[in-house]
Amino acid sequence: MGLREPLEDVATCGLPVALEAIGERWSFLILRGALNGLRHFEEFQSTLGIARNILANRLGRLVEHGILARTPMPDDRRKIEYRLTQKGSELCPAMIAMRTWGEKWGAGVPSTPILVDARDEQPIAGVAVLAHDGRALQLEDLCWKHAHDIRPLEMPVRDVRAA
Amino acid sequence: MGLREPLEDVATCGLPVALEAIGERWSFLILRGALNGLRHFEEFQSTLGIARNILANRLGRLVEHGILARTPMPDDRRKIEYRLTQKGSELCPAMIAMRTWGEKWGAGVPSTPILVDARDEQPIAGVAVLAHDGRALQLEDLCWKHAHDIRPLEMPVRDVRAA
DNA sequence: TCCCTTAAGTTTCTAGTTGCAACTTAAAAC
DNA sequence: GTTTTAAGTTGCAACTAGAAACTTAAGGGA
Repeated sequence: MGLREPLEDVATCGLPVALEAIGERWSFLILRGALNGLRHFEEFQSTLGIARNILANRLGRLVEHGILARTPMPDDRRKIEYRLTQKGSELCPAMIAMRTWGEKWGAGVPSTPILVDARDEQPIAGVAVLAHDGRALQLEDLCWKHAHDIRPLEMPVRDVRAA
Repeated sequence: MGLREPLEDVATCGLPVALEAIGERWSFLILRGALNGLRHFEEFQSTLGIARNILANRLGRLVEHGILARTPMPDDRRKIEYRLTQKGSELCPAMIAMRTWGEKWGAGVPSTPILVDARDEQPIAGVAVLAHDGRALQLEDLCWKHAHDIRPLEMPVRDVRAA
């Protein structure tokens, strides 16, 4: 809304795209609510304590971005169901990463409930960056590289760039 | 849908803590800049195109939260160096998760620079939630559990978030 | 030394955003 | 056909972001 400078223009990377979609105040918490089973306007409103106009605005925005799907319930047309789309669900790792960070560094946050592995009901270890072969990478194992400097791994190493 | 948290606990979690620290406009992009090697006020300002007063405010806030460290350079006391702390660096997975999502769902965003594994210089695969034994978990493998309902497996499993 | 430049902020003022509370609308219930 | 409920709107005060000019303090140079 309004004529704010679009965040996309600031840098070329996926982060501004993500922030454009969910970077506004409340959007993340609405998303978390959706992940935890909230489906209707009044549920979000009373659970999060968000103002109604802001909630309407954010829900609309998330729907516009394809993160939530908006469907009137067949049995009661007044009720609107907001559900996470696939696109929305895939924000889950980002959310868990933020939450995990907040739990670790926040002062005395009671981490209940805890996110556990459904198979053995043990707490998750956290969120990690994975290499192309599936290894978990530490921050020290990472570096930035410009796209044109990256050589495909499984291809014959041949420099096709002009000599 | 395995991932459903009891509604009464929606407000108590690390996510609001994280949002308090880095949920404001620009904070995430400043952090990304820091990760990409920006160190000084003018660098952030010219690279991001952020207004100076807002930048000053956000840098101050990030310093207050212990995410950035503020140090005047010894050789030129005018120059202030902003560096990620350990706490700040650990936001990296969250940032990468958001960025990866934005790259996947944004309209053909050419991300540069690209995050690569330092060992083989190949692009990372993405971000995943890890089980206590290091397996990467899918969203369907996750569920919520109250702390007091969790049985230690053999030895009490150390929670990395509390470490 | 005095003046010029640079780095990192402040200040000012305008425009846009958030939040509360009251109001509307449309579908269901009684 | 009046009331209730769900999902919004509207109006208005308080707050926050943004652009540009201004300040402060440290370095440099003649």
